[in-house]
Amino acid sequence: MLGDKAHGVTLKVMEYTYDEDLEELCPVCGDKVSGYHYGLLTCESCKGFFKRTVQNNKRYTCAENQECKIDKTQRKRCPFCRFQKCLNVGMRLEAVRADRMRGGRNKFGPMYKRDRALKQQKKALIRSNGFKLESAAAPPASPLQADYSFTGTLHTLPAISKSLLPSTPSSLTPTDYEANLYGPPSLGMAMQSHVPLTTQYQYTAFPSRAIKAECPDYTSSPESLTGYPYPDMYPSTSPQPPNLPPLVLELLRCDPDELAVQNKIVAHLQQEQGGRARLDKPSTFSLMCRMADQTLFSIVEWARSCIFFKELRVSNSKVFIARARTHTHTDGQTGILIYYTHIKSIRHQHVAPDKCSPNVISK
DNA sequence: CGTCAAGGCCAT
DNA sequence: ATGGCCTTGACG
Repeated sequence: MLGDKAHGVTLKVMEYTYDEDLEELCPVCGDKVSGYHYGLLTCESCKGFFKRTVQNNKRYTCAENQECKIDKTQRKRCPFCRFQKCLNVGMRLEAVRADRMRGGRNKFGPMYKRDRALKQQKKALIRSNGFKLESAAAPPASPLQADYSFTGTLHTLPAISKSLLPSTPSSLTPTDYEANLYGPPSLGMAMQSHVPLTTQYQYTAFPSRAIKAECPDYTSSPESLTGYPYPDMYPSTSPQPPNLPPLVLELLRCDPDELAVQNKIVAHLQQEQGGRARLDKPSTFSLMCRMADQTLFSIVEWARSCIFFKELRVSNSKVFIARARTHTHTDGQTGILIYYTHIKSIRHQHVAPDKCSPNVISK
């Protein structure tokens, strides 16, 4: 069970240290990763677990409250919650092959490659600047990777109701995955969907997209994948990273993992659509708004993990979050773009430290 | 031909 | 059922 039952606005974060982050831990259980598996870096055991679950169409039930804590020592205790977490962190059902063909490469290859390159550049940048957390005076427990379990996030964003989550892993057949093999790998592609949403797939919300090309969008810019632009802080042309000031490095370090954020947004959208689709058929505009919602959540998470946010007066922070919530959840379709733009500007101002002021957020 | 992310095998 | 190790095979 997740112990954090606080009603406050605190983000639940993994207790990763900086070095552990460099070593890469499985986002599901925290074990050592063995490579990219089904969409992201995971450990060998979670890879196998995910494969078995999907291939064999396994159904699990949770003996507790469907919010069991999943870590290396307890991951075997509740397969239901483990699989939920697999999905929540962004493991892709579509990457499990219906035909069980071995070897080769799938459409995720370019995504893995790009993610690896981003990680390496980020690492090199930070290392070359001698930015080591353990040597700094500041406490080393700075949150680096958000816990992407929705049970954690729900404390922060209660309007993302748990009812949107599937109550039980069901309707999983290789055929279903196959049908969705070319589903939306990015928000950009998701927005192209003209197909009426159905409830064929519990976990895949954008069924029947018949894109047979080998996923051209993976070569597109990060913006199309995450819904908001990442500042181009890692110029690939210069092998020697620029000598960035510590402030920028701190921001860099707080920058969320792109692939994880992307997978999280997509997974959440898919789950939400899977739950809603049987009730209605959302319009394209509605879909866009929901994607904007998810993007906003990610930006808010980022903003709140940012060092500047922690310096804000509490009242200002609360106002900011309250506004974001209000506009996202009760009036999302009209207010979301305003706040999205607003927060985007905050993000950019943070990246330019000379322009940064805590007042920006509280405006 | 090396890489590496798929699926498979099998001891536990 | 789990998870560590092996085999496969498209891709660069």
